[in-house]
Amino acid sequence: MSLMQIPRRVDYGLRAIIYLSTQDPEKCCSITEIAKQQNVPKKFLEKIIQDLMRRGLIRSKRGSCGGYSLARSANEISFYDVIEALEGSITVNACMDEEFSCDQLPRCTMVGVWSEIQRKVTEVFTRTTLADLRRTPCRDIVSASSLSSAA
Amino acid sequence: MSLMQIPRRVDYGLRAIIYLSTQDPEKCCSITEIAKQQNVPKKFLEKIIQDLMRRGLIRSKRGSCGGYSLARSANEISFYDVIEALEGSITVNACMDEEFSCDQLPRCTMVGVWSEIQRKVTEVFTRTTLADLRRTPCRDIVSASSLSSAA
DNA sequence: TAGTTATCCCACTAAATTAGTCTGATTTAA
DNA sequence: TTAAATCAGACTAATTTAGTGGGATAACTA
Repeated sequence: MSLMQIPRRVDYGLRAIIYLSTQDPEKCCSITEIAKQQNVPKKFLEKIIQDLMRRGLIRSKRGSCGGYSLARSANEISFYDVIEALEGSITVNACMDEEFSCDQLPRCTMVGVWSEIQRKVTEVFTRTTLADLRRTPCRDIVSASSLSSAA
Repeated sequence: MSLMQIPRRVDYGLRAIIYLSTQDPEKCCSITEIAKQQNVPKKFLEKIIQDLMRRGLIRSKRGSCGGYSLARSANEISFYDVIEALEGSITVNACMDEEFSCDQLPRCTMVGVWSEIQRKVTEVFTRTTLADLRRTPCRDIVSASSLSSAA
């Protein structure tokens, strides 16, 4: 009963990297710290952060007093970077995927709609960086629950 | 490896109702006919169409020579109507849902991004009707596979 | 009124995805 | 050398999605 929802993995990953963006860039934050602060299962977060590491968004320091910090500055990391690192590309409908492409093409009339959606979503995610969030903590919080009824 | 994808249910439902919109409004199309034409599992489609019925988007005629037709004209049925009938409201992140609302509010900095996405997606879906599809069979088919790499 | 073709209804199974855990090795500061 | 951390990968559990099966009901036709 809720469509097009991003997986929890992505939510957790974003929370974590946003948390890091609010800390001193030199400071290393441990999994334990991030998990506690952001209220996320520790071992699950560990795996998520590994994916962000492999994509070069986060860097780590091992051993005692180790932890994680951003690999580049907050205005150089977009939502899209994080989402794509964790889940791959955005594909509104399976037929938009190169590999599977729609069995109804070229007859399928929906593809224009899917591509329009995909373009808009991708635009917002690539435009929004972690730095933007620091400037505007709560863009328009009121509209959150009233959106479904909006035209 | 594909984010924010609409479920197959919705794709099937849209295909079916779009198919109906291309037929004579007086004609009744059977499940068998629609399933065959649109290449969708018959029994599965049956259930999907029932949901569209309950929401008043489609009407049926029982018995021999029975079948389905649109309950109102094609320009009065939007993508949003169909999607919402099948899956409920669009909720990009769980925290956007009224019932569950984010445990991090008002601190959560992401809610503005989610609401922006949700607003844009909802706008396209409510604006697009079945009649629009008939006019423009393939809006911009070329961009379908090149989108993921677009900025 | 019998037979055929269809919708209607609900329970059920199977497959796939998502979420989360467990175990243990490796690295490093104190 | 010990404690605190990352790193790696297999594993399990829960949830969601996709799809089936069987049978009642309705309407048209002969």
